[in-house]
Amino acid sequence: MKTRLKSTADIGLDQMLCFAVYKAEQAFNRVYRQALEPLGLTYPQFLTMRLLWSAGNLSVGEISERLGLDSGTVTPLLKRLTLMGLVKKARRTDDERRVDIFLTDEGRALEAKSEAVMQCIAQAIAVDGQEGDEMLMTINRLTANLTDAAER
Amino acid sequence: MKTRLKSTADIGLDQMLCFAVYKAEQAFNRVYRQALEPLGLTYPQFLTMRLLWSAGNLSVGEISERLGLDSGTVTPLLKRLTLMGLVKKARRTDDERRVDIFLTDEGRALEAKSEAVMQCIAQAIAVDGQEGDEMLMTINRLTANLTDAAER
DNA sequence: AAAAGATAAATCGCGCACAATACAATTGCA
DNA sequence: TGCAATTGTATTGTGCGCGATTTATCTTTT
Repeated sequence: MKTRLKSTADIGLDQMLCFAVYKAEQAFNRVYRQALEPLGLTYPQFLTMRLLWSAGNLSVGEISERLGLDSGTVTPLLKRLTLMGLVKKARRTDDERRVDIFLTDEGRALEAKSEAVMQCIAQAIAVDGQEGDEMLMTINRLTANLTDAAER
Repeated sequence: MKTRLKSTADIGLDQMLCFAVYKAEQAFNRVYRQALEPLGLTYPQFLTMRLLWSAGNLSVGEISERLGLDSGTVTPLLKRLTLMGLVKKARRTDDERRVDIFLTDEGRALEAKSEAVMQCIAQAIAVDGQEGDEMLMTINRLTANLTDAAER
């Protein structure tokens, strides 16, 4: 039988890079869901908290930008963190459009528990540092390409 | 100054593999959003249609399983595809618990437009086949590790 | 100094994702 | 045969994510 050129129509989901990333993201979500259960945080909430722990107070816009999220996503997320008593909002006095997000004592205290989470994740990833760094670069390059393409 | 051991607390978001995957998934979503606009499909809807195009009729459960999604996600998604007239549901006669999903003529016809989408995505990914395959394997291994860890 | 434009955050509507639950059909087993 | 456990799908509630719009504040222009 004649071998015909493979058209993109023949590519199954499992050969698609996008689907691999889709599943990887699902997998991270599931692992984090378990690991974060004792902290009472979701995965995006945890990312936000890590940002605040390492960078200190940030405005809503800075948080949006660093997480790559829209204000329509971040605003309600921060509202929930506020309700949990982990952060506080305060309008900036020199520019009243901006709203700064501060960690409360309780929010700062939660960082102690995050070490265990990170260990748990590192173990779940189960690749050594060297290889992990390579993965990181590879995936970042992919992201950069896609972002580039989306912007034209 | 003394160099101290790097604790996981010091790792910024940008050094975290999970965040890289998070952003890659965001990026794919944005590229697909643009590419799929002419088809009137979302990214998960497109994945579902590709599944049906290549595998033929499947039950709700089979679709859930292959996409790695819950019935609480898939059921409303299929309801929307049904409303668009792309698929039809039919209870299986030999086991009335099952619901088979069929492509309509319109649904089958839509495949013609999918080729352009795939080309567009391939171009956005911007890595050659060889390297893409390596990425695929790398990411799949990561996913396997995570899934493994989540299951114990 | 007033009008026009730009920017920051919040709000709304829609769709995805999952846990928990409900319910009906089927299977297994005593 | 009869009834309990299992299986397949749907429903509900909560949270994430984005586009579009709104409101308030700040900046620029004139």
